[in-house]
Amino acid sequence: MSTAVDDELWSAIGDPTRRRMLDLLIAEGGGTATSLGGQLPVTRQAVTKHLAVLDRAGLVHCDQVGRERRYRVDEQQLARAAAELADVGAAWDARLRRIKRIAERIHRATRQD
Amino acid sequence: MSTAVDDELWSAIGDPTRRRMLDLLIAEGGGTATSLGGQLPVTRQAVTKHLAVLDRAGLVHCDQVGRERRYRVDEQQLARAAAELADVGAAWDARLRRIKRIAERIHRATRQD
DNA sequence: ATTGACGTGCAACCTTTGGTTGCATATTCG
DNA sequence: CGAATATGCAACCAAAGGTTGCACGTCAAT
Repeated sequence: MSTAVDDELWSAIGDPTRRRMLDLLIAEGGGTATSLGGQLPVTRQAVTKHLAVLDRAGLVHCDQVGRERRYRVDEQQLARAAAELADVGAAWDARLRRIKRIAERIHRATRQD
Repeated sequence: MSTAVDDELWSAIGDPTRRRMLDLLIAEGGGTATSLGGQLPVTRQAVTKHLAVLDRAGLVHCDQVGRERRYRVDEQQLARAAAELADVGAAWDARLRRIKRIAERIHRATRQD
């Protein structure tokens, strides 16, 4: 079972600041460390580090435009991440549901009055 | 939109060790710091700290049984977490899909030959 | 072309968090 | 009682998220 989600991806999207960054990059179709820093409660330098993490995880790419380093999300990769995220939720849900069903069956079998 | 997921819950399930602990607790219907430590690549003390985090997030509860502190997952809460997890994935997917659609429409409108 | 403003990168430093070892304490069982 | 077991607590360590300060390219306007 082991969730099939590689931990690098999880640790990338596990951070709340990074999730907000992804949201902003999606909403605005890209951005720079400075532009993101202006919309987040952290400094530009912190944003830079997060962008590096997202880049290593393959969730964003950047290209130099003059003095700017413009980042954009890799839609393919983020879609994959979203799918795996949903999978984990679904897996937990399924296991809980199955346990509940078994518990009910035992309950019915036990009170055989 | 802001994902509706409170960050305490995310940071709780964002950690790979804690996810494995939840899996084990589900699979075995509960466990102790010692029993979990025996099945994980970390020490009992580390497990204890993780259990405290999960407890604060409301994902597990424990009751003292003799010298044991037996933990079990709160199925209601974990189900809620699973649902919200799936929601985030779905939200990203929807936004990406919408962006793609808009991009295609612009593309069609632009090459008006 | 020079100057000033802007976007970045880099280094030092702090705090939190995940993890460890070591030891003390309480409880169960033979 | 005494040994084994389950836990709690404290000190300590490394990595991650965050900050400040500074140096360096690049753009733009006089």
